[in-house]
Amino acid sequence: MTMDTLKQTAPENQGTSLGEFVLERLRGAIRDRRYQPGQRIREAEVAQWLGVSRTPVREAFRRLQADGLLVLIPWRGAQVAELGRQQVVELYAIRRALEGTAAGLAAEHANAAEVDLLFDLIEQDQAAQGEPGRLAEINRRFHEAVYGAAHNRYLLEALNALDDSLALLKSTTYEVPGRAEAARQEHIVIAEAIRRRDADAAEQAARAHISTAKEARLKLLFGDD
Amino acid sequence: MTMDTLKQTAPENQGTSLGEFVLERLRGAIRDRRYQPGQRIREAEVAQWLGVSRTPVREAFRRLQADGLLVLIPWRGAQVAELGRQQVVELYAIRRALEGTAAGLAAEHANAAEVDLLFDLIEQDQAAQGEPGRLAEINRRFHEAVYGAAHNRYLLEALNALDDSLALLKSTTYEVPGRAEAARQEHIVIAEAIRRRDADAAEQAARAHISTAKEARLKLLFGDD
DNA sequence: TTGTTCTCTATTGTATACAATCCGGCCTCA
DNA sequence: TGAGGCCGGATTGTATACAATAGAGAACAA
Repeated sequence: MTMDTLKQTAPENQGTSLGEFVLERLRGAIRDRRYQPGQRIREAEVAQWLGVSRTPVREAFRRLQADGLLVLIPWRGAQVAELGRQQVVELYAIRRALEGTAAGLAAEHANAAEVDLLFDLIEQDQAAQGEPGRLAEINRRFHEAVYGAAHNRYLLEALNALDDSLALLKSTTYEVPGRAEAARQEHIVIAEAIRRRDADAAEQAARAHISTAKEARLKLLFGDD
Repeated sequence: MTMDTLKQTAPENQGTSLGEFVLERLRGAIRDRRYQPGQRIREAEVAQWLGVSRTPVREAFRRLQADGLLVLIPWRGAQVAELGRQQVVELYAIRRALEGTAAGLAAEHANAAEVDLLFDLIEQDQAAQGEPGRLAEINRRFHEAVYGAAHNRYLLEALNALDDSLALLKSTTYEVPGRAEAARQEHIVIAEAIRRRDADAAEQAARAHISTAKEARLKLLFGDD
C-alpha cells in the first residue's frame, strides 16, 4: 500500500502515516480481543492483513510495547501482554492514584459544560439499566469526562493508556450483581464533589470508587473473597 | 554496523538490538543536554554518529516519543521536547500523585535492606553539603530507592519516565539557597514514615516534598513568587 | 520593494533485500 | 532408549533503494 492508496481508502487519515494507521487498527484488534492476551503476533501476518510492508507494522509494535499492550522479545517477536493477579493489583494501585488526582483537578478546573456532561452521563447510565454493554460504554465515557475536566494532557494520556491495559482483562465488572448500581452511586458522589469544587472529597471519592472496582475485578477474575 | 560489530565493540550489549543501543545513547544525550530542548534531530545525523542505518534510529525515535522526550511531526522529523510553565505544572501534578503512592506502598512493602538504604542515602546527603552535583545525584538515588521499595513495576517505569521528562529542565533546584537542607529534612520525614510502616504519613510527606520541589522549580525557571 | 508562485533539495515515510537468530525435528552414538 | 548435537525453515533485525512531502529560495508580477 502506498500512502496515496491509504488516503484514497480512508480520507480521514490525511496528514498521518501508515504507521499510525497500523497502530490504531492493532489497538482496536487488541481491545476487541481479536488478538487475545498471550497470543503471538507475527509482523508479516499483520502486514499482509493491512496491505502494508513490515516497516510500519514494526513501528506500531514499538509504540504498543511502550504502552504495555505488547511484549517484545528480541528475535522472538511480539505477543499480547498477559496480566496476572499481581499485575492487575499493581495497575489498579496506579489507577487509584491517577484517577483520584484527575477527580481532584477536575474539581478545581472543570467548566460548567464539563460538569453538566458528568450528570448527563449519570442519567444515561440510569436509563441503561440491565444492558451490560451499554453500561460499560457509558461508564467509560464518564471516566473520560473526568479525565478531560482535569485539563492535564499528560494525565489524560496516562489514564487512557491504563484503561487500554485493563481492557486486556476479560469481561466487565458490570457482570457482578449489584455492581452497576453501586458504581452509579459512586459516580454521583464524585460528580457532586466536583460540582461543589471540593477537590479533596472528589479525590477521596474517586479513590474509593477505584478500590471497589478493583475488588470486583479481583473477585471476578481470581475468585478473591 | 552489523550486530556482530556491536557485540565486539560493546560486549555488554549481548542479547540486545541496535535499536536498544541507539535508544540508550540518545536518552543519555538528551539527559546530558547534548541535544537541547527544541533542537531538531535528523535521522541520518544520528545514524552516522552511531555508525548504524536509519532503521534502528527510527525505532529509538518512536520509543522516545512515547516517553515524551521527543516530538515527532510527520514529514518534519524529531525535535527534543520543550517544557513550558503549564507543562511543568502538569508533570508535577502527576509526580505528586505517583510519588505519594510510591511512598505509601514502600511503607507497606519495603524490606529491611530497602529501609536501611534510605537512611544511608540521607547520611550521604548530609556528607555532600555544598556540592550541588553530588547532592543532585544522591537525591536521585533516594527517590529511586523509594520507587524500588514500592515493589510495583509499572509505577517504577512511570516514575522513571517522569524523571527523564523533568530532566529536560535546566538546572537543579539545589541551586536555590536553603533548598538542599529543606529537601533533606523532607526526606527524613518520608523515610521515617516508611520505617514505621505508616503508609498515610509516607504518602502525605512525599506529596508535600514534591509540592515544595515544584515551587522551587517554578521560582527558578519562571520567577514565580 | 513586496507578495506570490514555482521549483528543487533536504528529509522523512515505505518497501524490500539481506543478515542474524531461534526453534523444531532429525540424526547419531552410547 | 534417550541425551545431545546439528541442520533447515520460519521469523525477526538491519541496511538500503525508492516515493512522498515540506520548506527554502528563485523567479516574476504588481
